[in-house]
Amino acid sequence: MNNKTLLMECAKELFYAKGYDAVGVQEIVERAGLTKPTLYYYFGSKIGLLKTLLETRFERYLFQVKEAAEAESDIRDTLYRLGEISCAFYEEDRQFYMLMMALLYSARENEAYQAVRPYFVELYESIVRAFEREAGRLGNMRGRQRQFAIGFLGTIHQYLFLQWETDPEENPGKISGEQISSVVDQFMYGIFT
Amino acid sequence: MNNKTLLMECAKELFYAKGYDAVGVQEIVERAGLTKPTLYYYFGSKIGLLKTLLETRFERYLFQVKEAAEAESDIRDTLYRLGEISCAFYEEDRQFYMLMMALLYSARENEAYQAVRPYFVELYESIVRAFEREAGRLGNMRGRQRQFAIGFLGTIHQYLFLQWETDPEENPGKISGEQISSVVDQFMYGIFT
DNA sequence: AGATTAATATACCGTTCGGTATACAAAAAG
DNA sequence: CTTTTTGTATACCGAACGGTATATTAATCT
Repeated sequence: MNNKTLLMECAKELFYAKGYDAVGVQEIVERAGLTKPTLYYYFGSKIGLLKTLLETRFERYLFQVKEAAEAESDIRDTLYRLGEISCAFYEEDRQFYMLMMALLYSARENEAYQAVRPYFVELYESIVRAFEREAGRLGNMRGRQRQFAIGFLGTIHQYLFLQWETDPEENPGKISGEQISSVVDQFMYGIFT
Repeated sequence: MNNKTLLMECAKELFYAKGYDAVGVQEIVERAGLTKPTLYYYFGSKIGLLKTLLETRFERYLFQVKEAAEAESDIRDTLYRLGEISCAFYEEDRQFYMLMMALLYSARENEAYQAVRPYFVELYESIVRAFEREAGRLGNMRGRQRQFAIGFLGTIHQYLFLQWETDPEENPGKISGEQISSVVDQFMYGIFT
């Protein structure tokens, strides 16, 4: 692993464990066995490091989500696919997933929140569009597509958070397709009745 | 408002807006028009201020939750009552509610997280007990009471978060009993099928 | 009235913060 | 074989951090 990647990895671990604001630049470079100018050489600033981390880790997930959300398939299939992608993203690096969520729920004025926000806005908007297409076919959503998008994302996250709490550090059990189906069904029951 | 209360109010606003770590003691006392030794006189430390804030604001909510969770009524009624109490708590001070949630989702090693944790553990455990009593009557929960408790709390929060996003700053619409019912029903459908 | 306590301020402590000027080594390019 | 570029380190910056020693004012008690 090169030093740039190493710095991002160390930063991720510390940001996850202690929170973005509570971690000093000094602490990151010490964990990596490097010095501050090296970090500033690659990232320019502490927030630049976080932004690069988001870019390299979140963008692929976002791409997959957009692909699934824009597919012209049945809403249930679309939601199932979105659940699948999100679980895979969680399983790939649970620390990173939990870091994203912590940042998402942090204060609006915080610069770390402002760094993650655009990604979640994009995520959310592509899911809104999926519901809008569905409304075009069924026409009974009463303009609640935005609420459904937040609700769906929230349901998935709630499920993964529960996984996380249940299964804290040791070897995580793979989430089955059956489990994803049941989460999607539960959500759809709440929406379409 | 006395200076002690004033300091807590200013701290709450700042913690909500910028996050616990990002707010300096200096900033809090400046907003209150006071000086640092006054804050240290009342609270001993920055974390002491947060703890006092939690004590004075969270404890009443927690008491109501315990009362409702321990009532010997039907599980649906219990959950409805819990939903009602939580919505009231949210409506009483939405900033404080969102601050609690941000702290709950923040990093485990963070001292602010460790300050809120005991309250949420208690909250969660009293709800677990409610499900356990229900299992004693129905006997079909397969030891998933803890999951149901997190799931229920998560569902309520998801709903309130959605309210918050929909209705950001202006005069908030009161949440109706009908809305609470539908959230509880949605949750119960997911559980008891 | 005098003594005591509660509440607040001035001015400072050492530490850590994010960030940088400068130098130097290694590697790539000419 | 120079020259340039890339990567890394030493040593430092001013500002802000959480916290405190001490003094002073205002209220309470005896």
